[in-house]
Amino acid sequence: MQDEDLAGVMRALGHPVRLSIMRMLAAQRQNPCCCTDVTQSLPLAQSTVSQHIKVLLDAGLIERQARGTRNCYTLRIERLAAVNQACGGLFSGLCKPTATPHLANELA
Amino acid sequence: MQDEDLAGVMRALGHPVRLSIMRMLAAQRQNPCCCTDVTQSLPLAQSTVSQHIKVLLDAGLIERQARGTRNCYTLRIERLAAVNQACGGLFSGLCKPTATPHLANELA
DNA sequence: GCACTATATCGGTGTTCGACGATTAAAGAG
DNA sequence: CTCTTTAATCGTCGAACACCGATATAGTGC
Repeated sequence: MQDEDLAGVMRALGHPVRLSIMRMLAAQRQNPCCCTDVTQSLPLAQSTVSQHIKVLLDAGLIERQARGTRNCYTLRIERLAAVNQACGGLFSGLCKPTATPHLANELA
Repeated sequence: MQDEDLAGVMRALGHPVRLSIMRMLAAQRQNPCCCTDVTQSLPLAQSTVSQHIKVLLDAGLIERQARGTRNCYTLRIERLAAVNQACGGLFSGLCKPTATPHLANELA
């Protein structure tokens, strides 16, 4: 995963409202939430929530499924797993005691 | 770790240049980098690099140590470990098959 | 076709970001 | 004390963000 992509995902997750939305979608995995559901649990206008959802969509973290008259959103688990791995790699790389470039390579 | 704090850290890390700076500081842990060192390895003005460093400082991810006429920066490892843990918790919470609120609590 | 619901998008506003050059501040060297 | 180095800060500018209300779009049911 490229730094550019990882940074983009981090920025997408770098807002408390969007973290809340992600957690809510995770909690309601069985019967996915639509935009109205999310809006009703947040003190924000519908248009604002829709924009936050778009940010998460653009970052590839969630996906939309048209379901009748409403759009349901679900987490993209494989993508999240990849991000998780990239984050783990980042932090372990940062925290490793002697992370000189060539050593970093052999451990990557 | 609160969502607000986690989101702040994510946003701080949500820029390719800042990821580069973090990796560079990790690689040069033995003899810490100063602002000039970082500037010389990036195609950016000194003031711009200084501002990126300030963002990382404000997020608590790095710390400054005055060393003679220059300021050296080092990673705050304990903090990074906490962030790593929070990220791991976030992603595992998101990816868990049935992450209802009370179950999420008992696993946190 | 018409009303209704759900939601994406548009336009506007105020704030923050990312970048720069220029200036200031502070420590060392002479 | 002055000169140099280092780096933080200031002022500016355009772009992006966060929020809102209002408008458009699209599917459902009649």
